[in-house]
Amino acid sequence: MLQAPVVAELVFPFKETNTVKIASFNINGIKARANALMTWLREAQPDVALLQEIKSLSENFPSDLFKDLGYNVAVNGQKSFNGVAILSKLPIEDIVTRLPGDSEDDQARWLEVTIVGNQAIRMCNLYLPNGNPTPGPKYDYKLSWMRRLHEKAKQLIDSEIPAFMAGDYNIIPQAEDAANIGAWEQDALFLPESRAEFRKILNLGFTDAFRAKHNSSGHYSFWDYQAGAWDRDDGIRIDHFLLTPQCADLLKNCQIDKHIRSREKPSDHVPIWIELDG
DNA sequence: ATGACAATCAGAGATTGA
Repeated sequence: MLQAPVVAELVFPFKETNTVKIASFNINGIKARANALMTWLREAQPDVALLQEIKSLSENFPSDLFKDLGYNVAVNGQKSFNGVAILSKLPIEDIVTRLPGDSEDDQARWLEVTIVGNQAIRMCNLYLPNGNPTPGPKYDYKLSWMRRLHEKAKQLIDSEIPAFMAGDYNIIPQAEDAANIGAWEQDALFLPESRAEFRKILNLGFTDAFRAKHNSSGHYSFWDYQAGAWDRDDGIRIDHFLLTPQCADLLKNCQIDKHIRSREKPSDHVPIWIELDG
């Protein structure tokens, strides 16, 4: 009698489909959004969730809620504002909490980790400064932050590894990424200088995952709470996944979970997610 | 030009966001 090969009995810690689902979600406050976030995690079942604007000290982030759902947790928080976190069903390694280039910058906007599934993927979770009002110190901070991001992006490209930088970029890349672009022409999210810095990063060789999979206009990731923006579908696409070539080669899918915006007590952003091979 | 709306910290209303 032939025996089954031993390899067939190995149990792998990832899904049978051999894809990894990674989502990015600006939750606009973990205290106000914990329940909605749990509901979405149970439904969407991301392997990794990159969260922005947790608006919480790291020690006050309710990590146990997510550990109970099977997630490892890494947090880079601060009091009241900003703050990023990563939930991962796969092991989290080599955590970095600062974007290089300015030792004086103490705003919690960066969380970089390695997630090891079939292969290691370097994942950078970012919350890029809004920059309004313009001109002024907040806009200067946004542009200098983007120049630091460009330096980091160059290093990722040079590393030739599967990696991405994802999160709330606070950048409307093109006119077709807004329902009413005229309202944004003087805004830090769409000013030519902002978009030029974004293009400089793309031009290093990054792929905008959403645009790799969708050509049409009318896809948004943010709708303002004010003036009935959601009811009028007056949105903008400002949450992005930028993939290195080695990561873009793994891209299977990219979608925006638009329906989340119509729920009770929603964030003003909705999740965007990718699926990668392996 | 302003506010509209929401979250946080604090315990009222200012600050921040986009």
